Amino acid sequence: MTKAAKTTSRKRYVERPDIRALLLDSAEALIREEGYAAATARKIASRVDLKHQVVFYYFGSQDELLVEVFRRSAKTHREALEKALNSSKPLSAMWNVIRDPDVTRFTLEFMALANHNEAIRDELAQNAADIRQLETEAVDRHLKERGIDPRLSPRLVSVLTNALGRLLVQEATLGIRDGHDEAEALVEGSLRSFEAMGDTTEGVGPIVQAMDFKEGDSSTYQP
Amino acid sequence: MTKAAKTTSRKRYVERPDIRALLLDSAEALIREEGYAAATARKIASRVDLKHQVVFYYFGSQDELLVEVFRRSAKTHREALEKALNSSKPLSAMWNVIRDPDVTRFTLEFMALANHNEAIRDELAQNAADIRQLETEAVDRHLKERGIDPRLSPRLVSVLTNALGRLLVQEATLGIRDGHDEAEALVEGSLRSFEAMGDTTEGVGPIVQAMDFKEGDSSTYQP
DNA sequence: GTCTATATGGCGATAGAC
DNA sequence: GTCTATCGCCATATAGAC
Repeated sequence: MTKAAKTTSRKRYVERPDIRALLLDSAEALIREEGYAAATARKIASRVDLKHQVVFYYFGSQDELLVEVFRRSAKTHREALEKALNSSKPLSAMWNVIRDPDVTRFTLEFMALANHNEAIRDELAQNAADIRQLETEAVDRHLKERGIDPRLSPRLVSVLTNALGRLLVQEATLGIRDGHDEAEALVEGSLRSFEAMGDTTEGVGPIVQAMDFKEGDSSTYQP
Repeated sequence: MTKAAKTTSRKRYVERPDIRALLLDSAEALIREEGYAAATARKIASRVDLKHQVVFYYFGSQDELLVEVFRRSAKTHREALEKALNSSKPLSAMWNVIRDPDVTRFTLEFMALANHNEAIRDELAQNAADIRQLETEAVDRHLKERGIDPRLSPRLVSVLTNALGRLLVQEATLGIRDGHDEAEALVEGSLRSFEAMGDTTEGVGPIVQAMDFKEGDSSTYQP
């Protein structure tokens, strides 16, 4: 926009701020709405009123485009996670980020792709390892700041919350909520007590506490 | 084969036992090897030396074929799970079934499909609810037989083990094992003590025990 | 940097012969 | 029950005009 103002009005088409970004937006939206198989050059381009050849001009090939879509969204997601982990309630905030249904569904598309595409797989692997480390360090920092020596390692907190968060979102997408209330109460109780720790409950892992079910709603199950 | 022996040898092609099953096999193999997008009528048929039109003859459409592939594999998987749950060590056996990498990867293809295909989504939902109930009842039965009043509900055991199992397999597919040893020790310790219960440790949930880390390897983490 | 034109090939699906 | 033939469509990708 600022750029267009600088140029003369001779051009037939208004100069667009960043076609590359628009194409990435378009591809991302298509993947979210219809799955990765729908992200064809023709559909991507037509969403921004261009011909499909521009996709090859900007990205060279379909695979490279997909990798860039993932990279960009992974970066955005990482930033959101970092912000959450630096907030006053890092664990609850992390849990909320993990349970974002859009993120989980979007990631699922790329996990399916990764099963059969090496470039995507490498990208996902690097990202997953990075996220794990980021979360582990944040949880560890949180514990050290409060002088807590946990029995449940920070790394395990990352593994457990991510595993549960993903399953809950994926099942909710299917319309299933069986056992979800219990699972959410478990994690949320754990994380809350984790954050409130440092006074009377030092040395006890958060999930251990939750396992004692102070929330007291797990005895009401009926199989 | 036995059937072919019964007929005269007038036929140009040997009569095959069950073309429908062969086509399902072929489709399933393609999905495992190259992903659901590769399961086209032409590729499916050519694997069994037929023309792609037979697929439409047998299944009517691509979607119906995919649904049938899922149904058949879900049935097989359910049977394996039932057998595990009726074994002498139901929880360890269940854990092994859950962590089968082939099953998890195969299911992932259909989860990605389910995001954008209602018929597949309904099928997965029904199956997931069915499996959850089966596991919940089996764990509950196991507990009742031993007179244990657990704090961790059977349903939650199903949710937790499935969540963790899937994440571990999916990450292992990416080549990541960060925190996996701890997570495996946690679950396996829990399930083992669950199964060995009934003597001195009644009334305490299995994961609660594991959280106490009798295995004693969680204090060695370094973030 | 975006277009038209074109090459090449795979796709789902149907019609009708045998 | 499987084939040949065909329809109409969409795919990735490249060449070259403007």
